[in-house]
Amino acid sequence: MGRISELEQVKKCSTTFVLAVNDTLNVINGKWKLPIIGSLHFGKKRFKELAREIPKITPRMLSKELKDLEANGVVTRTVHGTIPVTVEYELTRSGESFNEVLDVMVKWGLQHRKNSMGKR
Amino acid sequence: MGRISELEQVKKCSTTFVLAVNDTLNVINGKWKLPIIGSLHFGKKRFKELAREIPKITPRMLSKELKDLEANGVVTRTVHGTIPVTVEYELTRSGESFNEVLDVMVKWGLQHRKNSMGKR
DNA sequence: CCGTATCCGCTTCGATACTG
DNA sequence: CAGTATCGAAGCGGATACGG
Repeated sequence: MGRISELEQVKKCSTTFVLAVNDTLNVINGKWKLPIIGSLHFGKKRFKELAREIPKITPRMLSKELKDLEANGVVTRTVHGTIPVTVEYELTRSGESFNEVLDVMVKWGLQHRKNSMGKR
Repeated sequence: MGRISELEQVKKCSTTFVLAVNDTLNVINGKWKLPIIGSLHFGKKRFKELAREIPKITPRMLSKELKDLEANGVVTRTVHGTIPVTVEYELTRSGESFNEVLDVMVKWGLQHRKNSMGKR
């Protein structure tokens, strides 16, 4: 394999990785996405249920964040009856597997606290 | 173990985890922290070197983000000579181990793209 | 070389009130 | 019930210029 194609390989790899990380960051972005995902991890929820379970969130924010998450393929939105309307939100498979990311974040955070013991 | 202490256990656990996740999020926050960490992963760097390697970053932002990272115990800052002043930034042990988090983020992002194939 | 200071636009988010 | 509309405060981040 020549030098140029090695470089091309590296470049391709880098941009792919950057894109992948960005996808992950998009799921994390904003104040409320993690709480929402956490809440949905216990099963599908209605709009109002989420609003009740997540302290201090306003309908405006809940609506916006749910739209983002849906656009990012992390939750699905299904409309049910008509009187009155009920809507259910549920994690996709990707959404469910997101706890793997969270686990590692928790793990790093805990280890980091140990490392920083007594240093500040 | 009674019900109340179980609840207390869960609560304690939750808040600890939330704190740990927040620590991790603080390392990710802002436009430039990940690029900086990525750059420092190849070894210690001077201020100007970082500025050169990270496209489009301004001194203001580089300075601010480095301060944040230092305050969070992810990088160390050491001042050297005097004529002219040189400053070196280096990852702490926590900073080095942060690639474990990044790896999982890449992994989830890639898997997520596979899952979303043809669905949008 | 290594930053800091100032100004300023843009986005984010909360509060509140309102619609289908 | 499930959202939307509007307003305003706060803060992030860019551009530029200057200080130790």
